Amino acid sequence: MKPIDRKTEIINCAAKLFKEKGYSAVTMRDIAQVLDIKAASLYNHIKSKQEILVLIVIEIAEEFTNTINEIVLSETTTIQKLEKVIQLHIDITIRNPEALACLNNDWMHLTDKELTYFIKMREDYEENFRNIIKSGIASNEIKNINQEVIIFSMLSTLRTLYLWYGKKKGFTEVSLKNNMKEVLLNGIVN
Amino acid sequence: MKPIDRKTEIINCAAKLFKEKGYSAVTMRDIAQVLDIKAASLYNHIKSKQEILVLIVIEIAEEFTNTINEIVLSETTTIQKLEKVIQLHIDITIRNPEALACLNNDWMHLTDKELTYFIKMREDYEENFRNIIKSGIASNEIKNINQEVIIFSMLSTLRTLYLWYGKKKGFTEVSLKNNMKEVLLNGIVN
DNA sequence: ATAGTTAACTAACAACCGTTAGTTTTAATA
DNA sequence: TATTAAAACTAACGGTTGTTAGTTAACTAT
Repeated sequence: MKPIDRKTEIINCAAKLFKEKGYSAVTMRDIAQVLDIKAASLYNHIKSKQEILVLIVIEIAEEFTNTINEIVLSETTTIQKLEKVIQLHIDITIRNPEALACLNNDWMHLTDKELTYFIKMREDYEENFRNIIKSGIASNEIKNINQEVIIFSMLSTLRTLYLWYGKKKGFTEVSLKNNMKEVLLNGIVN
Repeated sequence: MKPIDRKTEIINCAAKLFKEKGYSAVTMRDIAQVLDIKAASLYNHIKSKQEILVLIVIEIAEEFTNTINEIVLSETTTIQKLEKVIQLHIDITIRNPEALACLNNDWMHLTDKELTYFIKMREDYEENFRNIIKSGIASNEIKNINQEVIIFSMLSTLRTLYLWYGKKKGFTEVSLKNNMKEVLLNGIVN
């Protein structure tokens, strides 16, 4: 039905293990064991342990980068842009929580140009987010609170959603989005 | 002036490295090198690499546990309790961001009874937090939004403050607390 | 001065790491 | 059925890991 090839299987399996124990604590033998093969056999499909990490992290990072670029360019209100950002994070979290854990915890184990590339993307992402907040404050849609506190507060919630999604049940995607929007934008106090 | 002993020095140094690269990626030789001694010399002061992790993580975890227990028992409004929780996280973050990074990222490398103990503390902490929110909803101080979303949202922000504190400047502790309270409790929308 | 403690050192260990080379099995195609 | 390509295997490598044993140098107290 869904004939995912072995390479994808390896990457998914690795991502799951990376989420549980972190990149450095996971050995090639660990990954192989889950797939019920020997470690050396992995190298028929992938080039190195590093490559696995790169494939997991960079793809997701690029998706964030591309989508927020679109959001910034879209001609909507600040609030609608923020809602789209919230949706973006929730969508990716639901689709691939393991890769997201990787991106959050193991990006520092990237090397060379991939590390540089990742850091650049992350900085750009935050800069885009910052600009949304800035123009929201300028247009009086957003409270005139310190920008960094707002950015940090929203992003840490959105970035660590993967830790929490899946542990709690009885949630439709829609109600999760609505609840998150309410909490992040309007707070919790009556 | 402050004659911290060698053991403390080792722990602080290790915590800093753990924050940067994660527990598994840091070797005893890495730690030794920073202190300008040989790896074997570390064992005159500590029992094992594991022990270092335990000493870093458990102490902070106990401080969180003890303080939130006090907060729950205090006879104040829900809002005041939540403000105290925010203060607790900010205080510890400012005092020891490295240990906090460790607690967030490396707790899963604890073993045996310390792992069990830690998980128990974390669950208790969240349960205490949950009860504060519950009674706040019951007393109409807090909006009747899904509890888990509220808990997750606040805790992820507070728990990852260490990632952000220190990178941004021009902040007094007081203004940080005020900004965080405003954002987390009342939201960002005008 | 002497004895005792502390904290550094050198040397080494057994286990494990990512990875390579060469070989055999499996499964698809002709 | 024979051929071929994919994907598994065994064996091993050089390096690194946490840690131990035994030794030496430097303070501290008697």
